[in-house]
Amino acid sequence: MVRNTGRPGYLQIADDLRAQIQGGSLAPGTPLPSTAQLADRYDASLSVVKMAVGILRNEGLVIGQQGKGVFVRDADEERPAGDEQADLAELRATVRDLSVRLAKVEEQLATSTSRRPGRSSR
Amino acid sequence: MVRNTGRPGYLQIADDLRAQIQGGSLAPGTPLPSTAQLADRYDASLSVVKMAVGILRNEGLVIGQQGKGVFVRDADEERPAGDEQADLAELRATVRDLSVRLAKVEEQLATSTSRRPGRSSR
DNA sequence: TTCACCAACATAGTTAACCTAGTTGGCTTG
DNA sequence: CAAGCCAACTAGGTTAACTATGTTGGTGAA
Repeated sequence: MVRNTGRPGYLQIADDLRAQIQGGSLAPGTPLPSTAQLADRYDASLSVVKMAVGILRNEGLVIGQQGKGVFVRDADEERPAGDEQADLAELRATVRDLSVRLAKVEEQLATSTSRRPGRSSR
Repeated sequence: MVRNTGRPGYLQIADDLRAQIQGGSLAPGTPLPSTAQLADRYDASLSVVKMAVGILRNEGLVIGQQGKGVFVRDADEERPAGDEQADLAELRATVRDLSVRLAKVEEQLATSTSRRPGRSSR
């Protein structure tokens, strides 16, 4: 599949999947083919497929659920239309605040559970 | 460097570099340390550093020149006006990460305070 | 029936290795 | 001296292997 145009394979696959998503060929809520299937379909290695899916994941077009699959997100929640410019700053501030608070809780929890071995092996 | 907070190393490095760029510590036009230097500084493998740089590259914060280095782009010129796609992607990734981390913390708290650390095996 | 276990499959993260290709600076050779 | 070669850097792309972890369905025992 991945044609030999200077464009890297993982970008070609990401482009193709993105086009399918935005073109409606892959509807929201539906899972992408598995990594192995995509690798087979595009005649690429698992690594490049994982890189391509990682890009879409980073773009928010798609959300991966470990053990289940990678699902197309709803177009509305994935791409808020209109002027979100004003909300961006507030969102960023909120996220920053949450990050700091969560990090503190995590550290507290880590130090308090380090003595007693809770939930380590399987 | 990359602390064991559950957040993947390549995201931690990307976050750190992004913060340095947006904080002015890495001025536009200046090159990032080389891949090898970053790997050494963050005590990470070359692969995760390359993934981290790839994210910033994808976000348009940085541009790589083969054979020379990876350079910080000018924050104003780098992005066509109105293209907050990268901002949104970044925010979404952060929120997703926060959700996962919070869920883990919540479960740790639940299992350590109510039950014995057996953690419902399924 | 119900529970526990297990095998198969899924995403996710990490590492190492190899290759291509551009850049730079020094050294050799004409 | 000047041209060209070459070694040592750089980023970028690809692959393979391994680990961790979550999901699901089947199987067998209580």
